[in-house]
Amino acid sequence: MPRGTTKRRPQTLARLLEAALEVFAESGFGAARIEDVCRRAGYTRGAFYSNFSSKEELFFALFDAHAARELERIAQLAADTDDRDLSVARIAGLLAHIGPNERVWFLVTTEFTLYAIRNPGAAARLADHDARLREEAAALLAALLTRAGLRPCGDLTELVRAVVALREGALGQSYVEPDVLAPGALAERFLPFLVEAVTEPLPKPL
Amino acid sequence: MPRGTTKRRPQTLARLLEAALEVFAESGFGAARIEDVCRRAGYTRGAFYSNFSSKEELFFALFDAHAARELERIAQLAADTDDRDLSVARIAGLLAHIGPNERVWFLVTTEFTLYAIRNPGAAARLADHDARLREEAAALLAALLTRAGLRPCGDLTELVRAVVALREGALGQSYVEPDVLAPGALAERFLPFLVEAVTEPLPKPL
DNA sequence: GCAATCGGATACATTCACGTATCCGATACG
DNA sequence: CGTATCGGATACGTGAATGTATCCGATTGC
Repeated sequence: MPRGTTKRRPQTLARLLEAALEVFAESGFGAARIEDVCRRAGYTRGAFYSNFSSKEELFFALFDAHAARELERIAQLAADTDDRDLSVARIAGLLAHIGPNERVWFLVTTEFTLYAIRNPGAAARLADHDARLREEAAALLAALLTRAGLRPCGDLTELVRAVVALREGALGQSYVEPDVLAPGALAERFLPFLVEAVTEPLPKPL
Repeated sequence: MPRGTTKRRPQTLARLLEAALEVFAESGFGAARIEDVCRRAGYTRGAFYSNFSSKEELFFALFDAHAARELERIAQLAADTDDRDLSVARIAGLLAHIGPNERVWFLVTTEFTLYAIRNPGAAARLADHDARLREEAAALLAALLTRAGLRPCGDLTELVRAVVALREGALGQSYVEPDVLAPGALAERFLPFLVEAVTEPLPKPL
């Protein structure tokens, strides 16, 4: 039935999302104005309301996009790491690694977390998303560990929780004091102990 | 020179601060409206502008008050813990402990952190405040460790940074999934390894 | 090619929070 | 006691962001 056009739709949507990420990172969700997002994307509010019904929905869309990319990143990480000389330190190093865009995502996801804590509905959605990420990460981690000749004892998703917690907490401190604490430093220093805590040497292969 | 009244001033200020804490926790700094704070405190906006010049200043006042209380809490903790049977596990337990009001403070301080990351001025202030807290905490921790027959090797403030990071990160996860992850659980499980990582048995006393 | 419909722009009315300016009551000081 | 000043309330003007309703152009299917 739709006889009109549908071609430029995806691009408009993509540009709006991209712009929203930047604006949210700069001003925060609460302070961000819809028109700023539109202006940065090169559209007007009309375009926005044609694609989203509210700022909140935009936030969710942005978040889902991030989830997808994050999962992809993890998979990519697993693929790239065919290394033979894997060690706890090396694995911890991988976990501690902070990309250049991390700052923007940190700002947005942290704010979303706060939002979720206050809104049960959003919390459920966030919890689902995080659980998927954790499982994916745990699987990757298990593979890496066994490849390194270590056997995980206990629940790995628990470890992942701790890793994420340490990473995020440390990132906050780093971004507050950029020239005092490098983004990956704390994690790099302390993650090895956490990893070691939940592993034991692999029994010799039969 | 002031011939007028100055008596109820402190109470008004205190009530405004108290109300602001609640409102900020509920709505977030960005979304919080000044009038909400005033209404909750039982005043009008006139009272607010008589005591503060902006919402931001109110935020700082609130934050400083929190800093004072937090330092006091740490000192109190040190005083209360005359325990003889101190162990790494016990010390970690102390560090991992989450009070009942922690949720509110978590929401407010986390949001303030985001705000600070975006505003260099606020970041400097926050950094100072945190540094003081860390030093205080490190001193306390050093005392506890030696009492427990352990010797800290390396920088204790680094450890404190990690402890704080893990605590905060874990708190976020807990508050998103209240009935999946208890507030102190992650920290209680993993903090011992961090503490142990930077200590060594005390050499026998001469 | 024609017409119908979709995407997005424009224009508008509304709401709302902000900051200020002014006013009233109360109190400390002479 | 009276008066000057302070604390806070009330009232107002202003700016700005929101959401909606309408309009124009472009495209696609027939």
